[in-house]
Amino acid sequence: MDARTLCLGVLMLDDATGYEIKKSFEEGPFAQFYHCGFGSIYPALGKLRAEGLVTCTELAQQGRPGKKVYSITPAGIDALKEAVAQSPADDKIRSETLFMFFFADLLGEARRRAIYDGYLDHYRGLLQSVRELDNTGVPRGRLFVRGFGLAIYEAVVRYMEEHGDLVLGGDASAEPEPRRGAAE
Amino acid sequence: MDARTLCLGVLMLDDATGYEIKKSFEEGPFAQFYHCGFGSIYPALGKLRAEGLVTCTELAQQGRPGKKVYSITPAGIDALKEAVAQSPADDKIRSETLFMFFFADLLGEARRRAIYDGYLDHYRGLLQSVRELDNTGVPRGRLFVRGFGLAIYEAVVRYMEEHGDLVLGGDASAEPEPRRGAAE
DNA sequence: ACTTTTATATATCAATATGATATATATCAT
DNA sequence: ATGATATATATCATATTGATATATAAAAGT
Repeated sequence: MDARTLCLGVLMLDDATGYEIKKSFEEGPFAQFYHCGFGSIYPALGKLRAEGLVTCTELAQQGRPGKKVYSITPAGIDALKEAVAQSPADDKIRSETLFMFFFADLLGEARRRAIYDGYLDHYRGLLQSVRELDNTGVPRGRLFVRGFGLAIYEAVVRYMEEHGDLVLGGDASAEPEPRRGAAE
Repeated sequence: MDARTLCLGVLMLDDATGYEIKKSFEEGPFAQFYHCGFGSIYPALGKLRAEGLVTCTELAQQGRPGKKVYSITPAGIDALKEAVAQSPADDKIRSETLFMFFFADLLGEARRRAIYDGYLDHYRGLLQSVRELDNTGVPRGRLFVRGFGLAIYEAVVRYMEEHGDLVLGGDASAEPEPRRGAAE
């Protein structure tokens, strides 16, 4: 899934500037399952415009750089329909925190606790923000995705609360687990 | 977190070829929370070797291209320790499937069901493969990560089984939810 | 018997994405 | 006043992705 399709998705909900599209991937409805930065968004909007899939209205502002408000066109809606009908790729997750917990035995106790606390706080915050959303009038597909995120966040918080001892104890390794490689 | 650190992590468990490192991110213990392809792994191994963080032993094989078996060095272990002590970046998730479900109202009923079934089957398979793992002698940090993955997979399967109706029903949109933009 | 697919194994490459940085200004809090 | 945060666009070096090329063996299908 490329940045062009992602931008079309955001613009399907409402007209937006590049800045606002970025916010959709940081705080908005897409933040739960995708990420996209300026370096992808601005080139994507340029291509979409050249392809006639979006239009752009430039609004001059006092002092600030002019807003460029993008709108999806009927051709853009068709392109989005086509894109979402493709076979989806497998989910891709990148969690530096889980990588660190995997190697918890290389870390000091204080560091393990700091990472644990930060991670748990982060997911508690995400959980709360989804719980505070108003679901009235939201289409079923979006409700499904919203509930999906909620279920994941709840599972993360519950698991961390119940099993934190595995990474917080004074000795992170149950057994030394020697390497099998040439180093022996 | 760059590919060099990821390769060091895999080599911390055991010596491996580039091919085997890739498998770690597809089926092995890292598959749950990270992904890394050949295009990242081979250049990373080259750099690690030049930096003295890994060594390489070439084993000629009958017919097939020679295996290059990499081992982490003491300097490599230090570099890994330093890397896992850094502040972790936020988790990044890319789910094309959830993007599609978000726009379920743009899809036909058969297509929605096909995507739903494929996704649920995929997570049931992941769940089963983690459940079949033997946990005896596994260090606590790795148990934590393994259990974390298990908790997520269980939450996904349970949520999908209980709320599939939101994307499987004949009419995917509760209300039409008109766009607010310039198209009106 | 023949063909296709899967698995082992390395490697490169074009296209894309990431993360940081630069530029400007307004607003809000200290 | 000073600094931090928010709005807004844009670029750039570096890193990643996904596909492709090269070889061979083994397994599975026809």
